Amino acid sequence: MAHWLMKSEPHAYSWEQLVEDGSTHWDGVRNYQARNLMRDDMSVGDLVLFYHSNCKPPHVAGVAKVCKEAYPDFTAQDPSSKYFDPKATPDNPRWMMVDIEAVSELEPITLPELRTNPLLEGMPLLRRGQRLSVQPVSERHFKAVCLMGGLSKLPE
DNA sequence: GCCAACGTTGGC
DNA sequence: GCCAACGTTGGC
Repeated sequence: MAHWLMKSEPHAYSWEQLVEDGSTHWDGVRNYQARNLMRDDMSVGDLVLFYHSNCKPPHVAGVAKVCKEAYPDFTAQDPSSKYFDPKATPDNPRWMMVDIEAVSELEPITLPELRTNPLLEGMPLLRRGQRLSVQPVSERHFKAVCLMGGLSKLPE
């Protein structure tokens, strides 16, 4: 099983919203590297750190789980969507999404706090200029973040 | 609001 | 295929 981190701006879609919804389509990813990770490497049951970006301070807000493997992101073919991509067609949907569900709330762990934990050295999120909205996380790093957020053991 | 660090586009 | 121009992300 793999582990991941997925970013969302809380005003666009927040952890609280995911808890309320139970699960959601992770639509709007328009970066090939992130798409390929979702399409090729994500499996149902993988755990996800839900990260709030572009807010003060940025933080990890909870743990989610992949509950549906990658399938075409239909918003790319919807002209009324802000994620519309004229190059996406039924034959070549171009963009993919997964579904995730809320698993466990965490005490928010801020980016500065993450940076102070020596166990997280080398975590991609902490690299300068890291913009990828879907990132792999090692199991070791994943566990360390969960501990910081008050989880004594990893969710099933 | 600034700007570094990208990724994408398109002329050539 | 190169690369300059441009757009976006996201921390600060």
